[in-house]
Amino acid sequence: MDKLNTRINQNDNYQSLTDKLRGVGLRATRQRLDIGSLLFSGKDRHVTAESLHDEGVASGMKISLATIYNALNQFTDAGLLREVLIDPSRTYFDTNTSSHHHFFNIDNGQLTDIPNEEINLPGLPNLPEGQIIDGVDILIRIKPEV
Amino acid sequence: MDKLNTRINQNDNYQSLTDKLRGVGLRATRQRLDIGSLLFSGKDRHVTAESLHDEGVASGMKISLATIYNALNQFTDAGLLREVLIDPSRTYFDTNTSSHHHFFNIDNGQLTDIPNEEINLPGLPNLPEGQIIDGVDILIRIKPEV
DNA sequence: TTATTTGTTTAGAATTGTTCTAAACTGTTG
DNA sequence: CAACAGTTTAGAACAATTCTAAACAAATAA
Repeated sequence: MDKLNTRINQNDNYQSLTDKLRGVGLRATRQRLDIGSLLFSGKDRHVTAESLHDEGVASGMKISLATIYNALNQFTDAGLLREVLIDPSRTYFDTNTSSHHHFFNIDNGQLTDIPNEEINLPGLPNLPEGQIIDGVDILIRIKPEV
Repeated sequence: MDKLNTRINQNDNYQSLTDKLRGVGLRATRQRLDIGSLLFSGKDRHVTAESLHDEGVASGMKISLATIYNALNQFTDAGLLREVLIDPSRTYFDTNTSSHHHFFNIDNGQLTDIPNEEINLPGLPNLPEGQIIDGVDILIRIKPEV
């Protein structure tokens, strides 16, 4: 009980997470499993490195901010997360990597998904010569009425 | 010819720029006029604080980076510019404040406008209760074919 | 015009988000 | 279990941006 109990009470084992990490060529370290357990447990999430670090620390995980940054970037490179552009001063990550878009509430900073079937771009514009689409991001900024 | 010649050879006077600045409640200082002359001389532009500073210095303007930041933010607040979200590590400003969207070439970082008539969102998604739209940003990331 | 007030510019310091470094550590493989 | 390669970490370094407060310039009053 010296080191083991730094791990939060996590009854379910991390087996599926372990598989997920291995599947993208990452070692299943304690830290990555802890981070993964916060990110990939059901509901989709939008996080920043800081918010995730705060959350991990609050729930008893022993993990450095640098590791959070590393993991978020590695997960993103591996396709487990994607970046969302909303605020030039901070990087947001989204656990929903499928094609979808966002509402950004400029009043409180809250970011929510737009269900994919609720939005569509019918007919994309002509692309510059020799270029192809890498991806499309639609951000709808919203605010409280009046 | 002590101080006057720090101003670049700018034959046309800055009258319309002066009006533009006064119109939004900003004093028409030499620095703001110089910056404005780079930004608002015809074609639409996408700049960062650094790129604009480099450009100004290269064309002989005496202006600090802090002033560029101040001016870009003031111009944006005044509606003369708008921010474009493309890169979480840098803020881009666009002189085209009308409703339009962008191509971002992920290969070389180049940002170009999508003519407004070439793109449209037919039927916006249902907004969260009590919220209204502040704006819509569409960014199409492109890259060289193969 | 000059004097006064108020807004602006600036260098440099400070702040913030993020990445880097290099040493300690841990997962994996043989 | 040994050995290696990958990972974590504290703290330093970095880059973009904002802040500070003193010098300065535009607007206004006199």
